[in-house]
Amino acid sequence: MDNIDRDILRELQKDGRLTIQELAGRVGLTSSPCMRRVRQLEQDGVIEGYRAVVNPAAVGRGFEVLVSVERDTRSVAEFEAALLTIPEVVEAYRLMGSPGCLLRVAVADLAAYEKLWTEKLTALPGATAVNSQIIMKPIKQPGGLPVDR
Amino acid sequence: MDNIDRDILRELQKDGRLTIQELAGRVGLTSSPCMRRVRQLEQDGVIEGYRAVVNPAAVGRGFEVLVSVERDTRSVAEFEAALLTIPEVVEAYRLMGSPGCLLRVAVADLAAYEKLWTEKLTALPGATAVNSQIIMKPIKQPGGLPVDR
DNA sequence: TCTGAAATTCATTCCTT
DNA sequence: AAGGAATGAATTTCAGA
Repeated sequence: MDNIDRDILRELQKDGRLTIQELAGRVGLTSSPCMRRVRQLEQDGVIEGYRAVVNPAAVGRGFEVLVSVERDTRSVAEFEAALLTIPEVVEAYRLMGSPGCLLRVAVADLAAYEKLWTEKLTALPGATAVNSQIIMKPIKQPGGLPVDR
Repeated sequence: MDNIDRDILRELQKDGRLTIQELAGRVGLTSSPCMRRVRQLEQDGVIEGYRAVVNPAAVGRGFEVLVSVERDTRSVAEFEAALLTIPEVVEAYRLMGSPGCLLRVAVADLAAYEKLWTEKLTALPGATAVNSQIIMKPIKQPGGLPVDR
């Protein structure tokens, strides 16, 4: 991977629907080599995919909560499999040390969160503590990774 | 916004580079009304943008850390502005209660993190405590919001 | 690996229902 | 609002440097 590839990654992280021609212009190539590079990056798994970024409030997911979950050491796989089945859990990390796990949850409002907490989160297999932190405001949105030249 | 719009959002979150024709087929429309809807969703800010999802390890950002930062109540704006200038901070939230703020940081390795911690994170204006948690493994990646029909 | 041109597919507009 | 046809762009392939 050379600097042009990194330029491509930077541009496509900013706008994933750039046309190959426009992208080619920005990185100083014509469209055929540019397309070959993009396809190669996709094939190599450097570009994992493309997605539309949706406004949470516009789809009734304007209330976001960070949830730290402490759990016993048995049934890690079962615990994580359970997480994957809860669509409101939009992001989840296994951590070293405690808490063992951190989730980002997106729901409509506090009432919806209360329901999720009661019915799903506290019922996670092996969970011993569930601690919720309301997100007041996203300061920086998930998405682009910095790509150094 | 009706069910077709929600279908469109669901599909474009899975694959942001779908052609209008392919998308139209999946949601049961022909391409002209489908394109009108997509443009409308973009204009209304429901679709905030499109981006390529890049493999962190492939661009030297395979070491990720969750950082909770406690800070004094002065200079909130200054603190958050400082966060925006640190490219390694790929995600940041202002929280209610403590910790006041949570960051996700992406760097190459532990040594790079140690340097960032020393030079940038502990130097954040108003920060009174910086607590780091290494991410062992992402269980669920950030990206798609659930869109109910 | 790039360029440039040719063939194909797609996006977009306009008009009708 | 949606469908269908027409046009202009973009993607994609391929031969040659």
